[in-house]
Amino acid sequence: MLENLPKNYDPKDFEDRLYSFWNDNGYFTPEINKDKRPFTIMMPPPNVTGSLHMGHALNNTIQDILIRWKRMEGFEALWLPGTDHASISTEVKVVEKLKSEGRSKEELGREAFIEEAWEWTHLYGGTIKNQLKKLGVSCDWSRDRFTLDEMLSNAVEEVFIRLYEKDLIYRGDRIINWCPSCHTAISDAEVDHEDSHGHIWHIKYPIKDSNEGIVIATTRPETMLGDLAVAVHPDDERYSHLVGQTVILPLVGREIPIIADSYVEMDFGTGALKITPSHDPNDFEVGERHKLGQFIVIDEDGYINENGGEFRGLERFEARKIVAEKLKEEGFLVEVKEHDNAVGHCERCKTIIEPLISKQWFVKMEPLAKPSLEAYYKGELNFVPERFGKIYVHWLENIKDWCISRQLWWGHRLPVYYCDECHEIIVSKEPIHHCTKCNSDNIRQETDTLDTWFSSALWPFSTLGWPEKTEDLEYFFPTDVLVTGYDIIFFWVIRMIFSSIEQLGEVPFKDVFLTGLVRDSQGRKMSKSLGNGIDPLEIIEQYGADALRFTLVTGNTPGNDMRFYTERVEANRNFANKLWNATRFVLMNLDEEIKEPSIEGINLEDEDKWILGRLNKLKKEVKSNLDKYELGLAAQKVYEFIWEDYCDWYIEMVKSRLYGDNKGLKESAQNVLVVVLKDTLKLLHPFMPFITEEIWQHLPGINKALILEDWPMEDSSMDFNEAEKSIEFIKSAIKGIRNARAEMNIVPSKKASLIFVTDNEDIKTTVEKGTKKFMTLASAESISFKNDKTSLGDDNISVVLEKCEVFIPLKELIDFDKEIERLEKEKDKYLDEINRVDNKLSNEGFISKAPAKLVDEEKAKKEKYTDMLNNVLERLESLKKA
RNA sequence: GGGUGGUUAGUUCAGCUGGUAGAACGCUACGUUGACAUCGUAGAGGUCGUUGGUUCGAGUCCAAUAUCACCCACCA
Repeated sequence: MLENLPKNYDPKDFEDRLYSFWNDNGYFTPEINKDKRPFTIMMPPPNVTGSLHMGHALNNTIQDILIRWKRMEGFEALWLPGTDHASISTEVKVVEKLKSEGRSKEELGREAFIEEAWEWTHLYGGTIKNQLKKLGVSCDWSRDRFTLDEMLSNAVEEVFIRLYEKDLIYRGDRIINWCPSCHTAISDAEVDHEDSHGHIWHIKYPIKDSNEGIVIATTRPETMLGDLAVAVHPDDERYSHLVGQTVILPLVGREIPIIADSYVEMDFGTGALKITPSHDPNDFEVGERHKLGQFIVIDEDGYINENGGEFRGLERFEARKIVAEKLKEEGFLVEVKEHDNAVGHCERCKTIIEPLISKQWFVKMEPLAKPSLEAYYKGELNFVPERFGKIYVHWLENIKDWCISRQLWWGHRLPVYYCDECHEIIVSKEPIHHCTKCNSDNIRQETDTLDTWFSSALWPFSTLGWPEKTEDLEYFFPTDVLVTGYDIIFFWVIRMIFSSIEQLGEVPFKDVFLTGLVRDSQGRKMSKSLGNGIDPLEIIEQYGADALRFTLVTGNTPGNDMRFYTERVEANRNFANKLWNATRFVLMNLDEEIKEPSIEGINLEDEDKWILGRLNKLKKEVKSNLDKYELGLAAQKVYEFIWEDYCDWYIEMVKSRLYGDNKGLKESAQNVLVVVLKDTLKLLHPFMPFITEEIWQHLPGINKALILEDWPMEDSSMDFNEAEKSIEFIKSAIKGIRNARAEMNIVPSKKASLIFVTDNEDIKTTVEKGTKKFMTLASAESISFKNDKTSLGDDNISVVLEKCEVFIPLKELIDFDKEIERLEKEKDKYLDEINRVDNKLSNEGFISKAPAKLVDEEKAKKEKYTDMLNNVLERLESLKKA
């Protein structure tokens, strides 16, 4: 066994091997077993052509921890992986690729373009899956899904048709966000608003048959070409006499009315607002109210169209400049001011959005939002952390209809057919060749595809075969928890919830665990353009997946952003190395005849009971933390247990037994060492799956893989209070002795005689039992006892403990000043403590209102510290006399 | 204009239901004892952004304020 564990931990030796071992044996694939409970997580599908970044690494690590833990707890744990076709972003990439080859989407035509996109998908798709495997994700690859799979596409069409038939999907001419670069409509959620420096122009519109004019304010003078009215507030006395009159639009000469509408803010700008229904969402609504009609002046490429008269053909920002200049020349421009406002940008390509009137498909949101809100209020949804619930509510309460049609080719084509004879609209999964109404064969299919989030919204059930009543769907749905970044609550989380409620009548998951963003060490968002992204694969290559996983899950808290420090990965790699070497130690000192290590029928020493008690407490706490999604706290506790309790203390305390010649003591130590290590590996496994599995398989008495083991449960028979107390006393005595010796610059290797001065029998017994420990851990040469210290001379170091004092005689001349200095420090420490306790105890309110237990504790502390202080004072007095 | 989060050791962050402030990294001193120098032992370092309030007691609850970050939003 031992020869298989090299001296240094090198994850590259086994991570890939173990991943294949698990995966090839089908350990990631659950069975449909009605006698066991399922636990399901749907992996947020990464973009099929994407590559792994730290955000993926973070949320997949969290999912893997949860799924491995639940699997060990005995659930049939399904973690379903997959990828997303990511319509717009993939299409943009393929278009770019074509462009670099001197080709274009248009010249290729739809079918050939989709071929190209599939090729691209096959070429770059799947790399992210291999990258995920490096991380150790235990997801069920036999159920791997892709949003454009036949099964999932079927679900998409089914939902579309159902919603259409319920009048929850409609088609209409509405003002939408148009990206002139991607050449498609996008939804509100896909628009990023960024503050930008700009100007506000005050323009005077002359009033017909009058010398008067009305001054309007605008940030987009070029849109005046499409003005259909000037609006003022109904209560605005400055303008009330003008309402109903006509204005002559400068430059173009068109006549438009002055209307009153309460949308106008009287105290902003001039209080008069130009209305351009075709190019501004608010103006659109005003236009609807006043039946102004439409007048489109900007086309889908962002150029002024034929309605723009002499400005026709100008690019929109060029037009802005020229229109403004022209207005100035002709004397209509009153003033130009600096002005900041939020401008909408395409989330994908950063182009400034152009609001346009366009015929698009929409999902009617209000009827869908309502049940989603109710589900939340009924407590069917639980956000971790809770505060995201508010964001969910706010969005749903202010929701607008969802524009789902995209003028793209890569994606799910709408199952919609138009009859050009009778203008019937037919929705159908099957291709339609004859109109169902007039039987004409003058039929064409809608060319638009669906928003990529339309298919992702169905992910929790489309992946399980819905609308078919599959066994998978029956058993694994609804899922248990969704783990994703808070940045896609609006895009994805909410849409999954309302889709699931609408189609299946229940929420798709109960818990929503939201992770923060992983930032660079300076707190900046990692991005390609900044070039500050840290590649998870490089980190894995250098430090191993376990170290990366541990880093991502500790030291941060759900929903909060974290900074990524390579130094932390290094520290966690060191932790893995520590565990590795602790195991080597255990195996090195394990007798061959111990085949099935166990603590059954074994005489446990105090230190054994102590470590078993600590382990038991750890099991309890880890379980409690995991139940509350406090993964970082759980991981931290396992870390501390291994490094401090197990390595620094237990192993050190047990060495004298292992090296000694008492066979019984030796064997019991060997058994306890292995038993504790095994349970610890189980507890650590979800966090560090590779190293724990590797070590596990080198231990004796193993009959199955760690990944399949049972989760260790708390056992109250493993609490040993007395033993714990004695070991804690011994620990504090050893620390005190080491401390004093270090302060006095006594070389650690130099052995010392220890004289314990105490009249407390329990302490005497404890110390006697712990003699070996003092020998090895406190470099003791001998141990003796005295009932009082009167006979002891001055050339000693004195270590004050509770109910006990330890004297260390010095062979050389003691540096009295230094010892006095050290004891003075001790004295101050106890004085501070006593002072603090006194303050509390002399507080009438504390005595009467604090719990009695607490008051007693404080009284006991006072007694203890006073006692210790007195010892220090006596010692000081004695030294000062000498 | 609304809303949320952060502000705790030199740095990055934990700190669950209020009861003597923790970790990691870094730093200082010492140490090649037969698991580990990817290590060990000991140590230094914090009036928990500010001001009030509730309480016997507040990093922890409440209010205000400063500052940074983010999200939402139709003031042209």
